[in-house]
Amino acid sequence: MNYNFKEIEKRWQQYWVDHQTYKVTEDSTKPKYYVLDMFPYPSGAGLHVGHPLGYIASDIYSRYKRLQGFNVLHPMGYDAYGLPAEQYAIQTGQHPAITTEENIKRYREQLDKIGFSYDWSREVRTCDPEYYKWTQWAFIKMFHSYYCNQSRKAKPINKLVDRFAKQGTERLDAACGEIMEFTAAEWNRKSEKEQQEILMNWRIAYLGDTLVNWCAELGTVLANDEVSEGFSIRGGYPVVQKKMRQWCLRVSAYAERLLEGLEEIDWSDSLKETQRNWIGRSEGAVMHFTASANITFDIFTTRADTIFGVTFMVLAPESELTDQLTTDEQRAAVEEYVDKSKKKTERERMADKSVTGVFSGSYAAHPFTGEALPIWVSDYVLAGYGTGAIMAVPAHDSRDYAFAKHFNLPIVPLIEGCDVSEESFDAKEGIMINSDFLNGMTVEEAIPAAIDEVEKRGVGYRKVNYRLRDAIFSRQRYWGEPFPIYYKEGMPYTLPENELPLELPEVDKYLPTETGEPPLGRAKNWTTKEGYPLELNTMPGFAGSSAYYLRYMDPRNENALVSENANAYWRDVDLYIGGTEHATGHLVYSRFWNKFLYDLGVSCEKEPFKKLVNQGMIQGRSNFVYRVKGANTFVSLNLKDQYDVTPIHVDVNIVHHDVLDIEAFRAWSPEYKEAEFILEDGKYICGWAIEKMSKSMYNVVNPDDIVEKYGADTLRLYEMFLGPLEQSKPWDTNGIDGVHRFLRKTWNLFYMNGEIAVSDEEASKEELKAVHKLIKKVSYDIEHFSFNTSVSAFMICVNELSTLKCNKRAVLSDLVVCLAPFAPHVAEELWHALGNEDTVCDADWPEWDEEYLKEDTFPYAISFNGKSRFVLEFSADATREEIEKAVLAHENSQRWMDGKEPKKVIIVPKKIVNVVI
RNA sequence: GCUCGGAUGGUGGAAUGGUAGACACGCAAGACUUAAAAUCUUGUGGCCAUUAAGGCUGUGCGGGUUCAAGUCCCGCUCCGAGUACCA
Repeated sequence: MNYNFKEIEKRWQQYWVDHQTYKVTEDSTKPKYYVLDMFPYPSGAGLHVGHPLGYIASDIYSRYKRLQGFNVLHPMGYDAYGLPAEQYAIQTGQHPAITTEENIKRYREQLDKIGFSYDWSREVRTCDPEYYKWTQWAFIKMFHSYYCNQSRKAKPINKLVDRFAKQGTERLDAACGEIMEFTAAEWNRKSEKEQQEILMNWRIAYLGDTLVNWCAELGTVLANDEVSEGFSIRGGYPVVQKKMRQWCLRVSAYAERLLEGLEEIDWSDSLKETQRNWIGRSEGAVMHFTASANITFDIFTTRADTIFGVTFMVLAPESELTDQLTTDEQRAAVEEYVDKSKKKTERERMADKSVTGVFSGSYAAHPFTGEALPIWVSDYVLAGYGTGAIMAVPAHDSRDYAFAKHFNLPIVPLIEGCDVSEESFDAKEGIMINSDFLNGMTVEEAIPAAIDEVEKRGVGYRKVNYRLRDAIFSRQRYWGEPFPIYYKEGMPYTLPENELPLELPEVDKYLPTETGEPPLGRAKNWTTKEGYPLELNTMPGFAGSSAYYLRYMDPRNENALVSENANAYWRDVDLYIGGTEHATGHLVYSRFWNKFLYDLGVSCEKEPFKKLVNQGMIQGRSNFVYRVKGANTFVSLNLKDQYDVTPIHVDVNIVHHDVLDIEAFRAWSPEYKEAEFILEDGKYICGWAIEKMSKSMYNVVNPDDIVEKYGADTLRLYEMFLGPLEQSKPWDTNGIDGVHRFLRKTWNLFYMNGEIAVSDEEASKEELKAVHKLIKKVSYDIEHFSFNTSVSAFMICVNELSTLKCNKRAVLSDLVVCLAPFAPHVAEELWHALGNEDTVCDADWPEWDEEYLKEDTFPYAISFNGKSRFVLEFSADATREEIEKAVLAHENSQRWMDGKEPKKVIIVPKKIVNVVI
């Protein structure tokens, strides 16, 4: 029997389905292990060879853990709501549910061919009403919660209402939008509508007037992580700032806990750092300034020590203060400036580094000296960070410096010996001068001293500020979760929980209405039973992916997101594998969502993902042919310099080892039917380049084609063999033969002339050594996600066993079990060929015995002053003295020492002898 | 600008401070074959020597620590990723 991978893989995949091999249930007799992949968005293009990389790694790990006796939860599902399906629907009129369903089917077929050990009975889809019921449920909970800073957790909003009725806002410490103060009497006098409006300031899910990233081409707002450099990540359309009333999640309330949580999880340093930067904690002070018209405003600074160097103030153009503080004489100029900066897109603002600004006409009093400081307006100050206003210290901030130089404002240096004639001195070091009571202190001492004084004089307070903003949660789109919200007298109310899910209605078109309302405005009878209008926005992409890992624990539960039992058993994700692109989006929202559910007692762990591994991107490797200009002639790579040529992308599937299949090329496009070729050595050699894998570059490799040609086991091994998991690397099919050859060699250890030929004789020492070396190496490598080197270890082992002509059952049995996580189909087949009745999944991961790994003799590298010169063999039990004596007596040593006495001889247990001369 | 990675043969990549280049691709030579494919064997960093034995050199660049550095420290160059008027 030959290695017939097609037949084997088909048969075993069917067997696993028939026997529900990978179905898991809670089992208190076994330790749990939860391995999760970031579930895919099922796009129309299907999977390319880069997508399964992380899935293969997590599958290997899951299978390994199962063999070690863990009860492994390894589920898969689909992040099914998304823009591409909706845009396709707009173009074609096809319902996004239909295209999504088709794409999911295609994904599933592709995934099934690779032989993953998913428990498909737990599949979830974010667009399934039974699933998004719980997304809506969580939203309702957030609507009815506020965040208490004192107990550092979310609490029911009713408690806040009770408190307002009894004591107003007195001594309240809760996360809120703007600082509000009122008494119980004032609260009780307010109308229902007014009270509801006020509560928005504290709800965790709230309606807020915020500056949003508006993308006109997509017709919707976007979250910060959906925008990069002023363009939308999906589609690459320009994004502008706009003020709109939108649903928001008070993620900022959890900033400190999100930061602290990073300490206890096993993620890469770079990913943690990215999250820390995104949260952006900075310690400083808020200071009150009083402007000429008796208006007080606040600024935030991290450099309270530089208070005596303030020579002017700056407001953000979008800030409400700008309007209030502009004098009549300056109004025209300020309005013109504000208008101009509003029209700029985010992108233009960033590209334009020139200094602009306008004087507001007002002055603010210096809180210590009373000096009048001119108030300017400039777009280098952002409305969305801090208070939207700053105190400018040109001597010690480069942006303030540039502004001061441009508008000729005074610059007062505050640090001894610093030179501010050419540039500002931004470093936080040196001795303070020109600073009244701070003089003589170091900057380090002066910062807290200044804040203490500010607090003592009552002109401000200590404050920790975060860059992390609340998440904008409304999208003006069709294909997303509807909000479980209706409106009464213009105020939002939640639907009762027993009316969930609120299903997405049908619409005639997937476009905004004529009056500019979101697509749900087209839905008929989009009201409650009582006739109240329902919310027209839908939720963003990250809504459905924020708690899916919890749902997998108990996916068919109709009464809860997850039952207490299931959650108490599975707890959290032990290993999460996915791409870095979610570092500031999904992985922040998901952690926030989990912390909120933790406060509610729904999730029993503070952090959802204990360990996280980022797999690298697989890039495409494009091939080129070189067309002679003005002719239908193509010249081979190394001859192209002799001609005037244009490089043209050629489909990588008709190129093998950079040699073009000329007949396939002629058939590829009618244009090339009559093409002529200038060959070298009778071959046409193509050029190549590493580019993103995409259709337009003709470099997409479909895993189906690889499975067809080499089998799933080869694909799995080869994807791992390509290089370290976390590293980005180009796909290059060229090396795949070696891996395929390895599987055939493995097969040939079991079969002789088509017959199974396994011996029950006792294995020799060398045979045992070869396989125990493998067990040790592979165990270590899997634990460390070093799958590429474990594939090498298999090759070495099989080569050794072939050389030894080993066919001993004990040895082959261990080999098969080790191979099972990597190449499950062939492992199952061989496991049965060895006469086992159960599946290889039921086997135990073998343990290695150091006894077999011991060597009788060791080669010692003999070095002179660190340079290796020759190698000597010593027996394992040779003593230091024996080795030293033998080395020094050796004729080669005499040569290298050249008559000199050795100063010392260093013998390292790692088989190095270094003679210092 | 800041933060974090990375740089090793023709290629992908191995190396708890201890014989650099494992393993694989490719290439070359040979065996089998009428022939090709497949398979197997051998060789393969560079330079010098080759009748040998061997020698020199070598992990982006320049220094340092060490008996010993691809690995640790200091200073550069280049490449990649993330982030950015964050006060």
